[in-house]
Amino acid sequence: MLPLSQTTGYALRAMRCLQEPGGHPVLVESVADYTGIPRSYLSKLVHKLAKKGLVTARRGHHGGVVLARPAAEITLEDLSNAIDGVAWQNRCLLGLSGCSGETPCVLHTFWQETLAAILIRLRSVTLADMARHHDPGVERFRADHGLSDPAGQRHVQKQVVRA
Amino acid sequence: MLPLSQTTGYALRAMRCLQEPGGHPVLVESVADYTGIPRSYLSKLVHKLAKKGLVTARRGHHGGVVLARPAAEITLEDLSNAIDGVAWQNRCLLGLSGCSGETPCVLHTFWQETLAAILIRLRSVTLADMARHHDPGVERFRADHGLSDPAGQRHVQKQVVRA
DNA sequence: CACAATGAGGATCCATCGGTAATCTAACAA
DNA sequence: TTGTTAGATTACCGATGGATCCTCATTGTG
Repeated sequence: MLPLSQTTGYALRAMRCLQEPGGHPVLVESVADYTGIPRSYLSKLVHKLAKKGLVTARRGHHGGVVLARPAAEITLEDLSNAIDGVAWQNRCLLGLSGCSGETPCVLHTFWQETLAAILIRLRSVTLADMARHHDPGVERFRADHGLSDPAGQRHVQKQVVRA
Repeated sequence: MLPLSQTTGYALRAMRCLQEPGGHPVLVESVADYTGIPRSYLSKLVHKLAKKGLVTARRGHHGGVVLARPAAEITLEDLSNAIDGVAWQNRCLLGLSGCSGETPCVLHTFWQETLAAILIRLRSVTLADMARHHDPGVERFRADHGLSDPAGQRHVQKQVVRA
C-alpha cells in the first residue's frame, strides 16, 4: 500500500551518477555497471524518468543521460511520484472505497496525518543533499567519467517532522 | 517496500467485529458478509492471525473467532507485523544489501528516522481506540450478533509524532 | 454413532513487479 | 550513404499477493 519500491531505490542510485543540466551525458551502461542495476531494467527506468521530465536522454554517438533539472530541485518525493505514482496517498487504510473527507473511516484523520508526515520528509531531501554526503564510490565514478564534483560537505540536512 | 498491505486493512476491518477474550465467537462467514471481504481469503487471514496469537479460532458447532487479547492491547503495529512482517523495517531505502549501522548509506539515518516515526504512530492506535469511534455499521453488526458494545466515546486519540 | 456446522488447507487463477533478451531506431561520424 | 553507437521498444519469464473453489478435518448435537 505504501510506495518507495525497489525501483525507486534504483532511480535514486542511478540519478546520483548523473550531471546537472548542460553537463556531460553518462551512458546507461556505465550507470548499470557501477550501480549493479540490471542494464535493460535501468534502460526502461531511465525512459520513464525522461517521460516524467526528470532526466534527458539522447541516443546515438555521444548520447547518454543528463539531469533535466538542477539536482537541488529534485526531491525524493519527485522520484517517488514519478515511479510509484500518487495513488497510494489517497487510498483508505482500511481499503474502503467510500472513505473520503466527507465520509471518513475510523482511521481517516490518523492516516492522512501519517501520510502528510511522510511526504514532508520525502520533500525535504534532494539529489544535491545526497551528493553533499561523502561517498568514495560515487566520487570515483564521477572522476572516472570526467564529471564535476558537486560539493564537499557531509551529511544530509537534519529534518524535524511534526504531525 | 513499505507495508500496510490491503490484507492488513482486511485484518483491521475484521478484528473490529470480534469480541474480547472469553466473549462469544463470531463466524468467519458473518464477518465476511458484513465487511465484504471474500470468505475464503478471510478464512486464511484469520488462520494467520491465530498463528500469530492475535485471535483464537474454534471449529465445529458453536465455533468461530474471538480476540486472543484485550482490544486495548492490540495495536496497529501488531497487525502490521503479523501480516506484513518486519523485514521492511530493516531494508535500505537504496536497496543496498551492505547498508547497516556501521556502514550506512547516504540516506540511512534519514530513513531510519522516518521508519521510527511511522512505527510510533502505528503503535499508538489500538483496536479499542477504533471501537471508541462512533460507527453505525459496526454497532449494528454487534447488535445483530448479540455482542457487547465496547464504549461510547468518539474519535481516535490525537497523536503527536516527532522525528 | 451419524450428522451438521465450521474452520483449515490445497489447487488454481490473475495482475503486478522485477528482470532478461532480442530487436528496432535515432544520432552522429567517416 | 553507410556504419556504429547509443537509447527505445517489444516479448517474455518468474515470483508474489490477492482471490476463488473445492475438499478435508474437527467439534458439538441428537
